[in-house]
Amino acid sequence: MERILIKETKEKVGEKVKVVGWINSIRDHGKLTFIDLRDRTGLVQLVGKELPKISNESVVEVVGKVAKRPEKLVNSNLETGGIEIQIEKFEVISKAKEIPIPLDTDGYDIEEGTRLKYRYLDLRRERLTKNIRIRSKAINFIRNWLTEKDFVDIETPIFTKTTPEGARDFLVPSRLQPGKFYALPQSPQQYKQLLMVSGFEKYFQIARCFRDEDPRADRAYGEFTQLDIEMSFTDQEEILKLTEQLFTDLIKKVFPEKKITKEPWPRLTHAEAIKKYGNDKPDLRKDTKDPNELAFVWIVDFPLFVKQEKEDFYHGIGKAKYAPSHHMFTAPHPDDISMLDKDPLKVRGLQHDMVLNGHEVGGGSIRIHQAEIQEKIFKLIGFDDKQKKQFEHLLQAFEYGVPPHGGIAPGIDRFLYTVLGERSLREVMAFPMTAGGTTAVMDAPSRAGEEQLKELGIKVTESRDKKK
RNA sequence: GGGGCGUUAGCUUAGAUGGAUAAAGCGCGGCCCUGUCACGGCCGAGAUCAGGGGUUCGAGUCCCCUACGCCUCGCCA
Repeated sequence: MERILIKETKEKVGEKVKVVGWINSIRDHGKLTFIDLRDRTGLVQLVGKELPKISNESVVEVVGKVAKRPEKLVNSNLETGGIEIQIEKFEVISKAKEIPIPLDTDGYDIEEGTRLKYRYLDLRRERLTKNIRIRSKAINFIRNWLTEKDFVDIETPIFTKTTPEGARDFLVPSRLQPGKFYALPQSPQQYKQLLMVSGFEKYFQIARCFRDEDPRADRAYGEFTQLDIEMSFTDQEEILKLTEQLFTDLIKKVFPEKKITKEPWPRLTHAEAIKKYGNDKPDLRKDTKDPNELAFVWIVDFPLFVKQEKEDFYHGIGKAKYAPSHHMFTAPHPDDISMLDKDPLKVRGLQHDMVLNGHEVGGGSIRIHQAEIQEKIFKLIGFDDKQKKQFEHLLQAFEYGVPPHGGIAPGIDRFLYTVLGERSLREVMAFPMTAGGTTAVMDAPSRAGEEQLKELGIKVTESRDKKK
C-alpha cells in the first residue's frame, strides 16, 4: 500500500489509507486515544484504541480508514479538521527520546545556543520550516526569472585569493604549496567582472560569501548568501529597473500578502538621504507597525571617496587622504570626472544601494573599464605598484576588450529577514553560526590532528594552544 | 579588541537586605478517563544553582577569574 500525504487525506473519506510521519501530540483518554500526526504537508488527527506506548516526535506508519467528523467535532483550525483517521494498523518506525526543547512554540524565548545545538529539531518548528521553505521558493523564483531574461547562472570558485581590501578573509592552508593560503571569497566581485570580459554579458549566481567580521542581528558571522548580478553594455538605469522589476515580481508571487509602499521605488541621492533622514538607509514605511508593508528606496550618487580620518590607512594598505566609499572599481559619475584631480571628495560614484524598511539589502555599481581612470583611482587611494599588482589579473584581462559593465548584489538572507520581519538573520538560515563563531550542531571549529597540521606545514605555538 | 545584559530541573523562570530540605509553569514517568484537539484529574521523579578561586561561622545570593549565550561600538571594499 502506498503512502499518501496528510494534506491529501481529506479527499479520501471512506477510503483506507496509509500515512507516515512524526507524532505531533498525543491526547490519551484511556480507552480512546487521539494523535496528531505530522508530515511535510500538515497535521491530521488519528483515533485509536489500545495503542502501543509511544512518545512525541516518534516516527510512525499508520493504516486506517478516513472518516468524516460529525459537525460538532470539526476542528476549524486544522486543514484536515473535517476528517480523522481511524487507526487499523499502527507501527512505530523510530522511537524518539524526550525532546530537549519545546517545538510547539515560536521558539524565540529559548536560548539560541540550545536551539542551535539541536538545530535539526529546532527546524521542525513550524515558524522555521516556513521560513526555510519560503527561502527556497524565493530563490527558485529568482533563478527562473533571470534565466528567462537570458542571464547565465555561473558558479565561481570558493578557493580563491586574498586581496588587500574589504573585510577580513577566511584563510585555508594549502597542502601542495606549504606556507601558502587560499582565501574564501568575500564576494565573487572579480570573477563576475572577468565573466564580462569573457562575453557572457548577463551573469547571475546565488553566491555564498565569506567574511570574518563580528556579527550583528542583521549580519551573520562567517557566511551569507547574495544574489550576485552583473551585466555588460549597461547603465545604472538598466540595473535599477531590472532589480526593481525582479523584486516586485518576486514579492507579488511569493509574498502576496505584502504590499509595496511606493511604485516605482523612490530614489534619493546620498546627500538628500543624509539631509532628510540623517542616514543613508532610511525607513520610508508609512506605518512601521504594519508587518506587511515594504518600503523600497534607491540611494544613488554616493560620494566616490570618503575622507580618511587621522593618518589612517585604507584597510592597512593605501596610505592616502581618500578611501573608496564602495570599492575601488566603482566608476566615477561622468559629469564629475574633471573634478577627480581638483576635488576628489566632490566626485560622485555610479553606485546604488537598495534599501528596504531601513535595511541595506543590496549594493552595486557601474565598474571602471578604462585603464587611465582606474590608474587615477589607485593613485588617489594611495596604492603603490606592489598593491596594484594584487589586481594585475583583472587589469590585464581588461586589456583584451572589456565591455562597459556593472551590477548589483542583493543579500538573500538580509532580504528575507527584512520581509519576514524576523529578529535575526539566523531565523532565515538553516544552520547558522553563533555570534561566537561556532557552527550549529557540529560545533566547529575544532582542533586539527597533529598529522593534518604536519602535512600542511603548520606549527601551533604552545601559548596559542593553551588558550583553548 | 572594547562595552552591556545574561547563565538556577529537559525548556522558561522565581528565589530584596548573605542564614530553606532551592520554588513554579510547561515537559517527562505512573494511575484514572470513549470525543479530545493547549484535553482533564490525582500522584511522582528530576538541580554539583555554568566552572574555578576568594570573603564569611555560613554563599544560589557578595568579590575575582574563565567559559558559553545574546546585543552593541570598533569592524563590515
